[in-house]
Amino acid sequence: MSLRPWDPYEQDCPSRRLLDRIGDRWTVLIVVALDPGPQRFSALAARVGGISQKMLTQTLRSLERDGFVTRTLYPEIPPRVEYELTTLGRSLLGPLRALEEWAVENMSEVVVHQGEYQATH
Amino acid sequence: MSLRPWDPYEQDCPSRRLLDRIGDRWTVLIVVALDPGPQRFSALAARVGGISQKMLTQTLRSLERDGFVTRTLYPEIPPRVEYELTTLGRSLLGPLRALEEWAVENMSEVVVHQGEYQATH
DNA sequence: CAGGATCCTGTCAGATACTG
DNA sequence: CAGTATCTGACAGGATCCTG
Repeated sequence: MSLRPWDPYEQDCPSRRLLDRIGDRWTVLIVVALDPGPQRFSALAARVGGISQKMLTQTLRSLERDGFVTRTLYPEIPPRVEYELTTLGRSLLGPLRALEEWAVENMSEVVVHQGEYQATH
Repeated sequence: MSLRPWDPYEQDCPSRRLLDRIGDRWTVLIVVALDPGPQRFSALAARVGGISQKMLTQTLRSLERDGFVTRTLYPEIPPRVEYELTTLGRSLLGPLRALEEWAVENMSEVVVHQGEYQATH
């Protein structure tokens, strides 16, 4: 029973791999934070509020490894490091913005449902 | 420094709340699995390969709580339960399909980058 | 400044057994 | 069939201290 060449029901399909890759708390937020342009480590930490230094480093490393982000070290004193989206990384912004728009338009309704559910359970 | 009414840099914005809600391993996969129409518990378990019964139950409960899914119990013997996307749930399919298309088109490139990174580090 | 290393903790998530 | 309950290991992720 094969439906499409890459059906999300298959465990090893692109959709699953993407979810495994960006389906964590921080990756998406960092990609969006890099939208306006290159950012320094400390600037990113400030934009993505609530992230620990460790998680920021870790997530940036895997984003770099997967080709979403480039890391540029300027050997000055004190050292400066800038992170920037690659073409691949920027291409992901489109779908992410669609999700963002959905959130802005619909998340209030989710809260309403949560309240109703609370009332009846 | 307020940029837009709901900036993802803010910790309490719709985007963050959505990510907190669907940013786990299973939620998105279950929503997509419900795309074709109402599904029974066991059918869902089969489609979403690799999910444990516990996680399926848990994720369905929160999807129901948030108004993405309805749960209908048919008091037969043996009992039958069907899960179906609500209008809200179906509205999420659009943005998700955009992500799916991105994955199909670009995930192979991610794998290439992973290989290159491995080679240089 | 941008992290590396270490320790510590909660939560996620699987396995198993039981029930209406 | 479609769950619930309980136990358990694994790991995500925070706090803290240290360095080129």
